[in-house]
Amino acid sequence: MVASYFRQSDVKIARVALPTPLHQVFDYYWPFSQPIEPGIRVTVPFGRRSLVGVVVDSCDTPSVTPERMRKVSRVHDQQPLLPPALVKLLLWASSYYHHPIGEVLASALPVNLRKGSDAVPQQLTAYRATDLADELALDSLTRAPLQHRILQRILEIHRTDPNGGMLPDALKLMGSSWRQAINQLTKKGWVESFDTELVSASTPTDTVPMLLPEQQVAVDSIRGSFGEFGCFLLNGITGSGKTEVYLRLITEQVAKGHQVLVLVPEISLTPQLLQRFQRRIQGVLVSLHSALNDTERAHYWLQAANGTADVVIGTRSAVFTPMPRLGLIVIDEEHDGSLKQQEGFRYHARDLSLMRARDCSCPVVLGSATPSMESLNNCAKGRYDQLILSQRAGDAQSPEIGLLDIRRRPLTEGMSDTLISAIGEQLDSGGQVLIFLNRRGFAPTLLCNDCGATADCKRCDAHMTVHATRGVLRCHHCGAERPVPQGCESCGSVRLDTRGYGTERIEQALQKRFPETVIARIDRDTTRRRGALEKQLADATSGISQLLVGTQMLAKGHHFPNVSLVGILDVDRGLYGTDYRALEQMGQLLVQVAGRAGRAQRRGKVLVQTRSPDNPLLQTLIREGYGPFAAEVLKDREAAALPPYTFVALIRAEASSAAAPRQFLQAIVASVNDRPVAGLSCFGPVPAPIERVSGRYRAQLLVQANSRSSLNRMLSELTQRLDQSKESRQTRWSIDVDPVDFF
DNA sequence: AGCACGCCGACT
DNA sequence: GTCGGCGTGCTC
Repeated sequence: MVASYFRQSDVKIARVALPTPLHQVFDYYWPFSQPIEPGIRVTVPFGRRSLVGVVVDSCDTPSVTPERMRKVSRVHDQQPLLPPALVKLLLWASSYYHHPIGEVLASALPVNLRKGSDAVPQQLTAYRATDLADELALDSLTRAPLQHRILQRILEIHRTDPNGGMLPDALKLMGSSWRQAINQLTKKGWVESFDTELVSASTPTDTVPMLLPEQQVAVDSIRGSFGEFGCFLLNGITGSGKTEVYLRLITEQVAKGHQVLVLVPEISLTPQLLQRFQRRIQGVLVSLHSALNDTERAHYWLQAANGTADVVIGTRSAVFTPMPRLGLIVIDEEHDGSLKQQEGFRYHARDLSLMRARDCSCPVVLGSATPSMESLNNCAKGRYDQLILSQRAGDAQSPEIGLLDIRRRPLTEGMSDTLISAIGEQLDSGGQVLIFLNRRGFAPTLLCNDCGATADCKRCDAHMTVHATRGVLRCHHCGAERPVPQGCESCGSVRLDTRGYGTERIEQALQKRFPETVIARIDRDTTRRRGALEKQLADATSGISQLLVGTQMLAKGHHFPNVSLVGILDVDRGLYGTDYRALEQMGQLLVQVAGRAGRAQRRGKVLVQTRSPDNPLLQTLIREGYGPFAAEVLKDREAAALPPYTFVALIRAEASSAAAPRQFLQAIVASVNDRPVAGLSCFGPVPAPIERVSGRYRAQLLVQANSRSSLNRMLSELTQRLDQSKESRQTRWSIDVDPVDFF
């Protein structure tokens, strides 16, 4: 055939994204008969090494001279591992967040697959009940609580599905020494292991509760959008039954053969939540959480990708899981900051899920009791539909919130007498008390009474936090540790004092005041060990711990049915925060913490200690609730030309000298000023709130624009220029589009 | 980011 | 005399 002689497509060129920090793709000859398809993984020679990358495109004319081109050395997939729509989404994300394309593609794949392993689910070892296991066996385990919990769960599974078993990742969530417990149970002959490739489908056992009228309206509205794109903000107060709305919608879509993606904050992805889903959903449910190892992660990811899994419930990164029959996306706690990745590829899972839903024509449900300003604004602009759940399910009443003015009041270990006596009253009457303080450790500072010197971190511009139980000073920024010194490190005086309060100190003070009470402290320090958080939460739920002292962790999604009093110790820091998001976060936190109170029969009480009881925003929040508070915050944002009314990006720079990052950012400002863009301005550079961390100096520059497109254009030009220039050698830089944190 | 090349100080 | 410090350049 003559035609084929002319056909350019005889020379096949694949455009490959490679895991390097370069904002570009690389072209390679394709010496195979298999067609070039986006989403296929390949191994290619790159410089002196060989890398696994992902094909994003094919082309006829290479972007470099043909002599420089090399050949793809190996193809890993017959079929695209990432479906075309997902590749498209990732390319878009790379250009939106201005993050190198190869790293974006890599972050969408589980580690094993990123390294080139076969895209076939591996067999996993699971555990199931034997015929010998029964209620009697269970009763004999009173002295081995973990074994008891595990056997109970395994029996429960056995009842619904005789072939079903428990996989290591589910066991891991039950307690850190699960392997020991399983070995014991195996030895006793009650449990046996088997290899499996399939996760068994769960069968619903829970009865389906009646919906409240508002829930019914929500379900009906969202159902009306099945099969087309739509975004719904499910704005429901704590206890109003948002999860029930999700469950109805999920059940319905799964029954119709669709897959559903559910994103939740890391902290709320607990065995309790998974079990609640399992007890209601008829189908295969997999979860992608941080306790998975690489094999397990790849396994579940592939089961979602090949359509075996009907429901994927995961954290942020699960937004990239391929799901061929995706019919609904649910984002729970959509205001939660953990949906935004805080390093490297700084994407927002909520925003990406919207793009995804648009691509595959399915609705997105954003649920929260305290919606983000962005989402509320999108509702006001008519881009999202707002569905309000204002009634609490059951007889629970909303708590009574009181402000405790602590100006000129004697405080005992940071707590007012009123608060302490309220705690005492509640404990006496059998109630459970929750004390919230957003600072872990014993005290944030160690101060010398003679020379005034503080114990500071050697590598960071920060005080060391005193951790009394372990007898160490710890830097919360770089993790450095040293023993608490006997004398002052600068003058030798032994008159050292701790300043300020952390959860450890509050716990100790309360234990001293209420010696009979069982206190649990829940913060990153006490829950670091795998399974520790689960145990603490179990003790709190069952009522073993009567008094809970903790940080943010306490505020997020766990219910403690017995809590009748919540004390919040340090609300003021949010009122005078350094960045514009601090206020929004304070409001969300306060409402979330308050939501922990009074979920059962008795009306709960919330006491908030403050030195600014007259602050109008705090007043609005307390008296009128989150909605009016958010309206005020939005008004302020609009007046100050801040997001969501403008669009911002933060450019961070970091180097081993203090001057380099500032000069680097100053040069960017100068280049912007050279060719001014209407409606685009730079604020800074300024040193980061903590300038030196781990011995490196950091500075940042805020770029603000009144249109998304002008911001995006400016950042595109910038990345292109910086990629080539060598000033980016010594200074490490990164771009954070729509930042949520400013340090 | 890797990885190599390249040119100057303290070691067997 | 070499081992190795990290500056600079390149990756289809």
